[in-house]
Amino acid sequence: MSKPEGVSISVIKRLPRYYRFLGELKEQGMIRISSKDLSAKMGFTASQIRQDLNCFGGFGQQGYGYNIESLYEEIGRILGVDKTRNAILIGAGNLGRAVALHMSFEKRGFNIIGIFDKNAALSGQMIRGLPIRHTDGLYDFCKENTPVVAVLCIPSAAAKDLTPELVKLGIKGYWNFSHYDIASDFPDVAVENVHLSDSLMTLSYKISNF
Amino acid sequence: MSKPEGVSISVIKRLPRYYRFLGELKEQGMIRISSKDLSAKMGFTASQIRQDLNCFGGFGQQGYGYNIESLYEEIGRILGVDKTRNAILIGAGNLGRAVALHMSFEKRGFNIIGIFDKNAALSGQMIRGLPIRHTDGLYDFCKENTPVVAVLCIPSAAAKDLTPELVKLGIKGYWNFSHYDIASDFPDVAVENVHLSDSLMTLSYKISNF
DNA sequence: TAGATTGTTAATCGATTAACAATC
DNA sequence: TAGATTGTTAATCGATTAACAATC
Repeated sequence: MSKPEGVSISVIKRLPRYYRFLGELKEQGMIRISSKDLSAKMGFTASQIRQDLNCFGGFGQQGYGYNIESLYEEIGRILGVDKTRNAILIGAGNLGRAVALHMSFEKRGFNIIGIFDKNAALSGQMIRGLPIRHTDGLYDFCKENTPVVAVLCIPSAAAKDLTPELVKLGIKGYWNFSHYDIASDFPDVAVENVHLSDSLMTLSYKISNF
Repeated sequence: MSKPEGVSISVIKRLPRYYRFLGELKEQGMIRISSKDLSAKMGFTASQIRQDLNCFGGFGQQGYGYNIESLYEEIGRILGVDKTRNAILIGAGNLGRAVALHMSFEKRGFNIIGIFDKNAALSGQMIRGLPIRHTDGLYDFCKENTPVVAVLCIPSAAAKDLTPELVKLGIKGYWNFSHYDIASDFPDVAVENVHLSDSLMTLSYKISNF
């Protein structure tokens, strides 16, 4: 029930939100919910909720609604957050540090096993219980530990330089905070971009025009 | 030419990308570009580029294309990054610090004038040349300095508690890193959400299914 | 059984792409 | 002028919403 060939990116982007709301409802001890009630809480239409969920399977029951706990589990499985994938983080500047310290990687299916920075002065410093390693050691580290995900908290130019090597080393997923467009050079890896400055400019627009 | 009643959010979200690419082309010393050539570089269709730009005005010239410098300026104006809006940052944890230090607020129309945290132990510590202030001083600070934007690097619960006061104090724009849904409680302010954990889960999905 | 609510098909709406006349 | 390329209208495509029969 989670082999979804043609699920659109619009649907996928809503899944984390479902997961989050269902998690909260579960915490609150609720057992079941209808698409109608969920729509009121989440701000999607009931129709959209049913459509979205039915991309992956019939998780509900007529006349009853959805069981919160099992739907939560299902969506977690669809998202893959029940897996554990080894990941490395590259760039231990302000952003890299914050991402390393702030994100609950484990809750989302990731396990940070190495942190790298090209600034040798940082080498050995500890973040999150892990030593910062120099990027020179990346090759050996990957050969030994076979991480499959990289979190890129480095500038575009560095990302562009490094990515071909990372791809060669078998890194299949990229959480990319740079503006380097990985996907267009390497169409076969999974990329999720976080463009904070784009988001800030979008806010600027909204303030100007709303 | 930048009074756009019905420009869709899809178009708006692409503007920062145009701005970024045009900035690079300008740096490279290029003078003009056609929608066709720009489409090759950016990965949008030429048609979409022309449609998007024409939401705001006719910036091109038949038979010639677009002047890069002036289009860059125009889009900057549309985005409002030529303005300077006073902003406060709330939450000086890992994320707040990184955002304060990492983002070029000035280049995007913002000026950070105050940093706040409810943890009194941090008070007085300097970030970016600004002292961390205790949130108790928020009211007086806002009355005196009238910031119009808040960057929220605090947990949902804190955001939910604080936002009504911020709205009352005249804050009109919110760069929201929390999961608290400001827009549904306060439909009249501008909100741009950054949901990093949603993004990470989307990556998880992509890795599982691409 | 009757009421509720799903899963799913059909209708609508919006966004993207294609086409082309206008014009530099 | 001829060639290039826009601005804009029309066609297509995809996503959202509405409707309803199936069924718990």
